[in-house]
Amino acid sequence: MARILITSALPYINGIKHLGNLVGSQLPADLYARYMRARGHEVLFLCATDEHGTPAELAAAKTGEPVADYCARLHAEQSRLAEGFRLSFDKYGRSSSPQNHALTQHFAGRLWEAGLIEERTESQVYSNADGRFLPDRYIEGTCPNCGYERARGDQCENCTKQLDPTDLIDPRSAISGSTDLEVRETKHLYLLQSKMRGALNDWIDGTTDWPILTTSIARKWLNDGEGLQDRGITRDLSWGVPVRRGTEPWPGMEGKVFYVWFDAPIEYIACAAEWAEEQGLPDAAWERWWRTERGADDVRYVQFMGKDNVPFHTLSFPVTILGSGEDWKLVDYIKAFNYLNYDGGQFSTSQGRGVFMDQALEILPADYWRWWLLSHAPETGDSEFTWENFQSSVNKDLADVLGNFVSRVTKFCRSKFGEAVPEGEYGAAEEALIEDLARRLAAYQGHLEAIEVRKAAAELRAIWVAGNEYLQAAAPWAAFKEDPARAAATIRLSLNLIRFYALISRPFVPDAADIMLRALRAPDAEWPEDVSAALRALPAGHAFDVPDVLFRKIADDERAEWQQRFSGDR
RNA sequence: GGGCCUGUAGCUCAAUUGGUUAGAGCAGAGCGCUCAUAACGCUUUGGUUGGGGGUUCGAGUCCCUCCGGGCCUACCA
Repeated sequence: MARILITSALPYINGIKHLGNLVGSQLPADLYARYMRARGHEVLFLCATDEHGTPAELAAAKTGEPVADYCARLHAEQSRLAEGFRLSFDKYGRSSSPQNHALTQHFAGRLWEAGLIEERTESQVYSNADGRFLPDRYIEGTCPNCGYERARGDQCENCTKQLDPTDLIDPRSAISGSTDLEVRETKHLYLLQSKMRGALNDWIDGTTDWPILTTSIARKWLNDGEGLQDRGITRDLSWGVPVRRGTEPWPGMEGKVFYVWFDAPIEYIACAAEWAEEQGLPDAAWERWWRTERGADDVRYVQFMGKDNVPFHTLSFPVTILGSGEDWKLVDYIKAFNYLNYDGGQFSTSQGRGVFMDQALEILPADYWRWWLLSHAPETGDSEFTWENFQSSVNKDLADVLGNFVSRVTKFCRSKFGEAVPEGEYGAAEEALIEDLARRLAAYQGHLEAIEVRKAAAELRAIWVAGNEYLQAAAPWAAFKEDPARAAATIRLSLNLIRFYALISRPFVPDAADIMLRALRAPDAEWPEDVSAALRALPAGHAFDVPDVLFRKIADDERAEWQQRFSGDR
């Protein structure tokens, strides 16, 4: 039995996430966590809301709430939706937790002692009307290059030229529109990532099986231009982790907080501490996952994220971990995903374009979305959600291939043999099927272990299809007339097959799997290590219930209505 | 501008890393079955692998070039 630490990228707090966010990290991470648990491994699966930064402050200001209240409310909302999608986190934490405050300050202190943090004084734009420093992209003005009037301080969207905020003509605050701006000096801490460049390079070069998407992004940042740049890790904000050196004050940094990208990955660790506290466990319980000298050397740590998060997970966070000089666990495998597009364009939070997590669950149960999203996960390139594709996948894969199999078998049995598993000896057809399933199961397991999500889904579907092929060839409805014993054997195997399907499908469609197991009155849910034994688990005479329709079909007019409803302006 | 990824059947995707005749699912066509959610099974149509050039005994795969799509480019997270 192995120990596997799994983290999903932290969703940002300012609103409800769309299906693209979901499929980019949390959902595949859940698939992997569920599978690994099912195989008997010890899993700690963590996620949390990422709550600091300017956007959170602005979102709170917009609703008129104190930012702490706003974050608490949205954390509760995201938690509820995570449960709705059956995301099986051991802990869904918060980057604003006391544990993360302490740990973030601890790392900063260690990095300072190691000479990896430097104080730098720089000039930034301050807005008197807003009473705050403005990040570059929150300053708007006329582009000196092309004359576009709504250019942002970091880049002009019109001519794509990169800008400095002081380049802008007639600059104004993007928050209030105020032109009462001034350039002020302010002191910030920089993480000297450049000093760790060699170590990071070696580390990345030492990985052999990481996705190209992950390593190519890391290499680009390591080698682009003058190489890896140092990064400012503090901000002039009120909401965040106050800057301290461990437990000591940091002279000259009063009133400043750590940059959200410094404290967010540290929350992966702090979240484990939150988990331990919630479980009433001592610190040793989480440290054995994170401190290599306390057991974490045996842990395999896998991170899931969208491609936009890769630089922070391959570079900044490892600098924090390695630079601390302490024995923290470093990630073993990074699975990165591309983007999911929506019906010919991008999902857009601001325009309300696409389907958001809350809306998805209002329309259909979690399993429908889980299946479609996972079987179309954007692994090799960006992928696209269309309603036609969603409808056809759900109707065909879930309703026809899997759901209908359960119906036809249980209903046939009820009408011919009653609601209990019939007697019957397995013959050549059954043995051939078992052999085929064993081969396919091995392939399915291989794909899941390699986190090849789409390939795993395709193989699972093929396993469902194999049941229909077998049943069609065995034709118990015909055999029943001349050779009822043969028909009984076919049905006995088919009922066992439903149980088998429930067990192996559970990581993808947990609710349907539970319904199937409940209907079969088969509460034990051990992974079918031995296919032949698994298909004999339900003995003759074992009573079962005919379940309701497992998956309903999506009708054309519904699909058309949803297509219209989610086209924009939520 | 620079870098990376990508382009394969009407649609969504594969192709053991250069090796027989490029494969699946959906959609389409035909046949079978009647247990089942008008479900299932079998057979089948469909491709100059974006265009052009090159390397090689052999290219979807490697190189060059052009065209299209996407992402990143470090103070949004």
